[in-house]
Amino acid sequence: MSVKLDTETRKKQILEAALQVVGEHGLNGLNMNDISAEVGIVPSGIYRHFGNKDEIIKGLLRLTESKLIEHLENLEKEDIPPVEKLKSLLVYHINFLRKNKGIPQVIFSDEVAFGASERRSFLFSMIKGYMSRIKSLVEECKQKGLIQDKTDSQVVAFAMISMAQSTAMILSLTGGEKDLGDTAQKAWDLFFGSFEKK
Amino acid sequence: MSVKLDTETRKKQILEAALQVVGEHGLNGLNMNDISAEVGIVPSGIYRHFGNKDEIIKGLLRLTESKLIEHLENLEKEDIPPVEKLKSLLVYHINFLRKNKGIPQVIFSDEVAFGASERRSFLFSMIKGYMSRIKSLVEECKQKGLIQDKTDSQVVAFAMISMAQSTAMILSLTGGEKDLGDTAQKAWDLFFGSFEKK
DNA sequence: TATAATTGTGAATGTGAAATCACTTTCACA
DNA sequence: TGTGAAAGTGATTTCACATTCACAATTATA
Repeated sequence: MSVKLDTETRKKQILEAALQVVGEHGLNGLNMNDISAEVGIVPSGIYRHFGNKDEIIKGLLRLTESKLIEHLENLEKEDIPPVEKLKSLLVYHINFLRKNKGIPQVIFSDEVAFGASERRSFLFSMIKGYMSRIKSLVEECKQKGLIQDKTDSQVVAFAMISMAQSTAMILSLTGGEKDLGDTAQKAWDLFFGSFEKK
Repeated sequence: MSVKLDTETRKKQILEAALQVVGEHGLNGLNMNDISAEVGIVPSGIYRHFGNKDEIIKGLLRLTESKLIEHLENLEKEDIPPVEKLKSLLVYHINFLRKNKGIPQVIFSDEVAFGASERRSFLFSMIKGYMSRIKSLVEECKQKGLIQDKTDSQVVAFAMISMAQSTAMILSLTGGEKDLGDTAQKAWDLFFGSFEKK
């Protein structure tokens, strides 16, 4: 029998394991067997820590949210001018998704999109929150006179997320073979140039 | 007992029904029961026309491809200058996805992304084909001197598809409530302005 | 209008994965 | 070191599906 760990530790392990499985097989391919194997316990053991699979998915959403927030806070902390942050935001974001393949899978799963409405709205508010952080960054650049005044921060945030997302999609679609990171970067540079003050 | 129709007709009906179900519940939520109910036959009746569910999914991919091609050919046929086509491409594309909710679901399902490699490569070549048609349109604009010479058609095609895709995603995520079509359009206009000749 | 082929039907079976449960083992703490 | 609570286990059950099959109804055709 494997060692016994307290439920808080196990919960974290289970969620991390689940996120990894999702990164490899999609949210669809998530099953108790794989999770438990990854953790090193037996499938039924999961039920000591989560009532059912749904709770695991809920937990995945929360985990995803905290990872996204942490990710942006790291960037915010960095000691470089805000324009530079904005310029590098796309690569930064794409790299994050490359390392956390499970995250786009969770966010854009039909499991969530067509599931319980509370989950959908949680996810939606999560995306909104993420976007609003990016918008703040854009506003900061605007206030400091680094980009044009008329720049619409919502539009900028939308474009950035779209491009990052597509890149991640294509990447997972081709099993890591086709990386459109460069193309995305060129598109972002072009886009950025249209509202940057020179 | 319902009327009997030849297998060719039924196959088409079944695939159209399946695409609709997918639009409502995701590829994950696709099941023989819903399909058959939509067609007006009994679940087992489907097996007169398709060997198994997998064949239906294959059929959905082919159906998706033909709809995408038809969609672009309609635009190509229109008698307006190519820049106008390119300018309106995003709305055009988003409207198409709005009317065919099943299509993004099929394309970005983990069922396909993590499924048999032949399906993945089919899907990938489908996306490449779609992109190359858009690239041709960009090249046409370039040759006619309507946009800047240095414009990278791959980059333009990528940006367009990304934005359209995100819009469709958010739309399905919020059950049709949140429509970022306007934001996407603004982003596209901004982007377009950066390589248009004026 | 008989006949064969095709399509439709409902009941039955198969299957994979989630969930339950009685039992065992481990751990913290007295 | 003994005890109870918490965590782990494997067998079992449940369930929602896909799939099969024998039979019935319909259609094409000769």
